[in-house]
Amino acid sequence: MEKHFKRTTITSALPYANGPVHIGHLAGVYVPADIYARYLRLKGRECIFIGGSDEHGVPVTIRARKEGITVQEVVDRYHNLIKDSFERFGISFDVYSRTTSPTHHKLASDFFRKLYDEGKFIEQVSEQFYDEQTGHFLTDRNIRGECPRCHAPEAYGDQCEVCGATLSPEELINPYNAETGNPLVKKPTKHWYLPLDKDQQWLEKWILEDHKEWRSNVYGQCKSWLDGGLHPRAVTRDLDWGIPVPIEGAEGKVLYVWFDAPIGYISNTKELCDANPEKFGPWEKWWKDPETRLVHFIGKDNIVFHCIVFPAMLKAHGDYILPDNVPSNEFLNLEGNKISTSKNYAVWLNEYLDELPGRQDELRYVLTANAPETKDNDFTWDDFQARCNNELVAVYGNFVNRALQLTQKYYEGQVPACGELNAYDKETLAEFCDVKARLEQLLEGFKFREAQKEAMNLARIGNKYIADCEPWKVVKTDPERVKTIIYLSLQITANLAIAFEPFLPFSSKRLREMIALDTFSWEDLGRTDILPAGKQLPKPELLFTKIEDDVVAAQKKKLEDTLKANAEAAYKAAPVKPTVSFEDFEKLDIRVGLVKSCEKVKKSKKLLKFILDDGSGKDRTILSGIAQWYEPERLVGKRVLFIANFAPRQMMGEESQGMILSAVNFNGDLSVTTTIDDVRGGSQVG
RNA sequence: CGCGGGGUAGAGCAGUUGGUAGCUCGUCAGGCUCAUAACCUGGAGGUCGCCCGUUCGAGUCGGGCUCCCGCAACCA
Repeated sequence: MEKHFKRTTITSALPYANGPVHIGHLAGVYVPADIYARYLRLKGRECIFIGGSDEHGVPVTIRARKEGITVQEVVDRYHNLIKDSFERFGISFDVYSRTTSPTHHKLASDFFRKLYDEGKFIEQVSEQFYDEQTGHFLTDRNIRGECPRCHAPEAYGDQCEVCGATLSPEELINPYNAETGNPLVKKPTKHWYLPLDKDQQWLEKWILEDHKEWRSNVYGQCKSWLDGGLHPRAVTRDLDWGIPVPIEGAEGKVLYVWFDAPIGYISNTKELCDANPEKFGPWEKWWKDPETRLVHFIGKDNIVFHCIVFPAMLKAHGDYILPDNVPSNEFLNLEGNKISTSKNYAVWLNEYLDELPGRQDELRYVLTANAPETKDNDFTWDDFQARCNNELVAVYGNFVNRALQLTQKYYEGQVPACGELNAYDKETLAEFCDVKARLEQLLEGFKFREAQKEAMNLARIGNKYIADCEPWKVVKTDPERVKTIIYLSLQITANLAIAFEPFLPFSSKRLREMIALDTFSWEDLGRTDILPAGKQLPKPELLFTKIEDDVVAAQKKKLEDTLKANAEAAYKAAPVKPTVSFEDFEKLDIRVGLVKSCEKVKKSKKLLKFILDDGSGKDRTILSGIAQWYEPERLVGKRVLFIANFAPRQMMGEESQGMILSAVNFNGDLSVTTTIDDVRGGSQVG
């Protein structure tokens, strides 16, 4: 379905203002979006590139309470930090605003109000858990209580992490506020829902039939949601941080973040256009003109919001265009582990910029070369070093240096005149002439990894050309011929500067300075007369320098250290529970059991099946969710502590007759408790 | 059996409509010496996660199994 668009609106997922940006965000969203934006601008196409911080929602309020500062201070700090890092990294947003801006509050409010007035929402009152002391309703994840299945004391409102059961808050025994520990009561509250079920039909046609070209991860995720049938989704929340619901009687309620955040793209566009009307025109043309192409760059966790919920909102509003494509990347891992903001395990952009100054393009290159376009990929510092040194330095930088050094050596830095082309020259030119077409095809198809490789291929062609032509030999016998060789090598160099501009803007700029190329455009790509004969070039310098071992070693060590330090810091002994009487304690019959056998339970990730000698003469079977931490063989012959009079229960089709005691370490690891001395099975503990 | 994506040389990835399995890095050998010990050429290295089926022919199509990641649960 080839459509012709006049202009393009590019959005990139709004980073959440509760922490700095890390390489996962960059690889997933901002680097590809920036490449695309730079490419379109270089082509002279009309486009805007929208970014901004998402500053509403629950996590920022939690962070503020933890640090003892105001929510505003939290979002200010991270908004400024993120904005500054993006600028230094060369992410070329046309606007980077925030969802706490007055423009956004008004626009999001009006958006909601219009849908409300036109009866696009469903109103529904439901019973929610409420903390009377803090005056807050709680989300599922912030409610804890006793698990109805395994009776672990700290199950979450959505899941018990001990037995793995999927729960709803209603099932928990004695629910309490995870943060404050206060008991909870049920209280009715009214909310507004977007009836997505009514959008089912057109969404199915729009995505499944009209957008088969979307990436398979995006298309598949959407199909799965559509196949499962869409349900109404709440668009409001009981919170005091956010955009107030603009309806009378809705005090204390705000717009749900996923409702307000995508509208932020529109608000930020409006801010941009209002500030530069002569350059960008009215904001509406970027969002309401069917000749505008809307493209959302996001990570895979955001697919459903951008492909189903937000389009449904836009459609309900009526005036807006829908996204034409939603290129979504998978996730980037770091040294084999998941990147995690909460666990502080990441390479933070602001720290990278400080610690490896002037190395923006190196990171951009590696993140694109290893971009998780089709599946999760791994970032390692060794790979970073290898790619920088073996590809950027050895292939690209070295070719440029060869061409420029030879020009200095033979012609005092003047571009020589081109003589007659021989067959080999023509063959080489033929190879690099269609680089432009291939690059365009790949970039338009959002295949940035492949596209960058294609640009790098230009440098490979150049290296091969110089090596095959051997100008350092030919100069002794046929100096005229050498002029042509160097001339063509310089033209390839100029082409490199253009081809790499979207990917590596910093080094492209330096390279253009080295070859005194003031004006250029994408259309020059493939030309062999970009640098005119006789042009004087300045003294060359190195385009890239090597990444030394100690730099990489320091980064690796830092990661390991922060990982350890944060795990230790996160540890805090839980407060002691209320006093119990001796009689209460006596009710528990804790005993020693000798492990006769232990094996994994089939089809289960977490469960181990123990057969214990409990001194009764009969075997006792106990299932325990510790498979993650123990090889079953290691436990055979050990003495473990278990609760003997625990009510038996069924798990994975087996009956478990008791509970094996283990200690939970600060990092969540389990350690089965055992006795030091050889005590007989069945001995009582007390 | 909740849903989606993925499993292809030592590492990272491509493989378009089924027809001799490719690329980058690493590795080994050779060449070159203008260049940041860089560059060029060639070689070795794969039962395409496992099993069954369709077909003259399967990495590719269908079925079953298995492992990793994500979503549902506000980290891209």
